Amino acid sequence: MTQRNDPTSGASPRYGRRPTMKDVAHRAGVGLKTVSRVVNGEPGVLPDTEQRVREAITALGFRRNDSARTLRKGRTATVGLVLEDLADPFYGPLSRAVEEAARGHGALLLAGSSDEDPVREQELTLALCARRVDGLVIVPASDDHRYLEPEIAAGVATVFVDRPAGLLDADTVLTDNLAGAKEATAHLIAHGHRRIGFVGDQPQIHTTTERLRGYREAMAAADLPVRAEWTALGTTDPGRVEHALRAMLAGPDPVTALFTGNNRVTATAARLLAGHPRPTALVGFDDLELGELLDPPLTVVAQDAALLGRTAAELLFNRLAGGAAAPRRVVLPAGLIPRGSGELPPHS
Amino acid sequence: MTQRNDPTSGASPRYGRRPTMKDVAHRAGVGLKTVSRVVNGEPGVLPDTEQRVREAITALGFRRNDSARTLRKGRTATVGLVLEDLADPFYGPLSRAVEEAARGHGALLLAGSSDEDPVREQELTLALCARRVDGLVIVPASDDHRYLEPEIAAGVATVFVDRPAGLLDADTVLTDNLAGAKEATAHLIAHGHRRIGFVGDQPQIHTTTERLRGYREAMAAADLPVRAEWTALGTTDPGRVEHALRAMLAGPDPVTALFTGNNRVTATAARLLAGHPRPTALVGFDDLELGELLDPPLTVVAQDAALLGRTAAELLFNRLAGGAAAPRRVVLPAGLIPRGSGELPPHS
DNA sequence: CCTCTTGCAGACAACGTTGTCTAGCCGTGA
DNA sequence: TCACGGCTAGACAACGTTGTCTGCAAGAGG
Repeated sequence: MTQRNDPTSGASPRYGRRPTMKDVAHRAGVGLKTVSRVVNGEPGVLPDTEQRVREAITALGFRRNDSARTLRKGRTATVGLVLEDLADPFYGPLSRAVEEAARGHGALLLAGSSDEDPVREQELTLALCARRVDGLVIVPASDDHRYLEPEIAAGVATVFVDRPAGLLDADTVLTDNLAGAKEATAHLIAHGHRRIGFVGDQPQIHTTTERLRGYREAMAAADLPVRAEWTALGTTDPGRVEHALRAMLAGPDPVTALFTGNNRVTATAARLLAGHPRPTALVGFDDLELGELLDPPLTVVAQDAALLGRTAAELLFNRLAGGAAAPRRVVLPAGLIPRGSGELPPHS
Repeated sequence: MTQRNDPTSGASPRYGRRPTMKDVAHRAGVGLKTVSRVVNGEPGVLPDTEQRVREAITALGFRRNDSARTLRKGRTATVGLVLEDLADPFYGPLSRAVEEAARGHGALLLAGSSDEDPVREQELTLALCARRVDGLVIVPASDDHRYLEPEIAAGVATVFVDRPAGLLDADTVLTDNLAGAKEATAHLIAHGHRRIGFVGDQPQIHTTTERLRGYREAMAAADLPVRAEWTALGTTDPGRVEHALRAMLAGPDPVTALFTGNNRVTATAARLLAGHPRPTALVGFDDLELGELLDPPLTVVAQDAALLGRTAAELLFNRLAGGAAAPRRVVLPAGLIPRGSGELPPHS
């Protein structure tokens, strides 16, 4: 005896099979379409009839199957979100902002982490497309997004956040990483530092290279050389970062200040410097909770992750509503928040 | 001229209408079912037929519509996640753990925030049910989940995390908040404190009351009275928390130590105490990033949010696979991490 | 030569909903 | 009395996929 076709159970709700509009219609003694009308609040149903239908609905525990609805209507009221890591606190406010915007438009959020892996990004994104999300918000991990062309052509509103799309012209929301990194580096220079290290995330990440460029330009603008051993890029694995930091802080000519390229690196650097004998100035990209309570208080270049998400969602829903304008690119500012850790004087 | 039925465009891909298996079949000169077989890697297709189908697929930019598939198969390969706030760093690792488990089973994650609002929780959860998620992971905000009975009866695997379900017997994963809170309070008592304040989240939240209970029991076990003005429950809004804290720290008989009931409250307390003239001991429930770098280093009762999520997902997929065993309840430990802020001696 | 088996492929219904179209009923006005 | 319009309600097809069943051709065995 299968669960789904138990002939003994009649019209009452059977375990494992959900009641459908047909069941409700049968029980209420009305037509299928009338149930649909009641469920969707459409006019043209007498109060009486509606009452009977509602009773049948609650009696059976009916709930509309939105998969079927979706199939029929062509819109899923779902937004896909692809980012690096759901667990990274930086993306929390971003996700939440996208979620809020989605909710405002009656949509839900399908989210996933790429783990900075291009293959995983593509698999995930295409899985979202297969589910026919109405729109996509992507923090890209790959540098070639041509695989999305058919999807975009088919009407999937797509917005890239935090990093630009690769080989594709699409709506994009970025932070001004270059300016932020320049400001951070200039801040350290202004406080007398000449040997400044930069420890960043992996080099294929756009934000990493922009921040590195900002660092380099600020150094160049102050006529300061940048030695090869002063820059280290790689994963944000604490072990890797610690190793890189120790290398810069050791030797006869150690750096006297550090500019760290994202929140993970900054956290590791703060931990290491706290136990380091020589006071070393530090400016981080991205703010950290409680950063202002460290000793010295942490100076950072802060971006507004929630605003990033909100703006992306705005572009997305604009596109869904408006049609096919030219892709837009929005650049949001990042601002230095001087708190002290960037103002330590260079040690000899 | 409508977009969807443009008669001039024939079988080539039209903007806004996605190619279907039918289109692919037509173009490849095969039957519909053959395309289905190729797409799903089913056997029984000759290599060159398959080749023709694959060519048609790439030429048209076909991607299977999983909504339709879902409708036909009855499983959506989707897990719903309802929590308090996607932006709260506490839930980041939890979400990620659920996502990972889902991915391991080929499922995606539909996530949303309840904002601690029972109505919103219910709306969100039922919206997920309408989309026919295979399972639900819920951090409940309400105390009555009977509205989920029909869903669970219909086969939606449901797991409650961090807090128990209300008026419903279901799989649950909890932290041992009582023991954790006792340990925290006892730690403060052991370091000489007699007037200890508890500042917690809203009183309708299970974790809040359990932690409050732990605090009370530890105080009672040490024969210490608990004055009404030493406990304050409410939203985690920093203004509210600061107000409550100031009240406890003022007056002729201020508390000499604080036990804060969750990460948000602890962060606010740490900020306030940093600027407070009188050193005051602090133990927080939930760890905070960089807490070990504060001055004094932050002592906390830590729970493993990722483990919470992983365990919940495990229960969920067990239930999906296994069938209808009795609901299970798993309680995970919370452990004190003494770092210093709980060892400050009481000031007179 | 006929039958049987095997492998490939298509026709068709079904999943649960919504849009369109039509039928019946009532009351109104010529 | 008849035609007509407005209102309620149902029949039916369609959304895009998959499961079942059947058909055809080629090869094996008698």
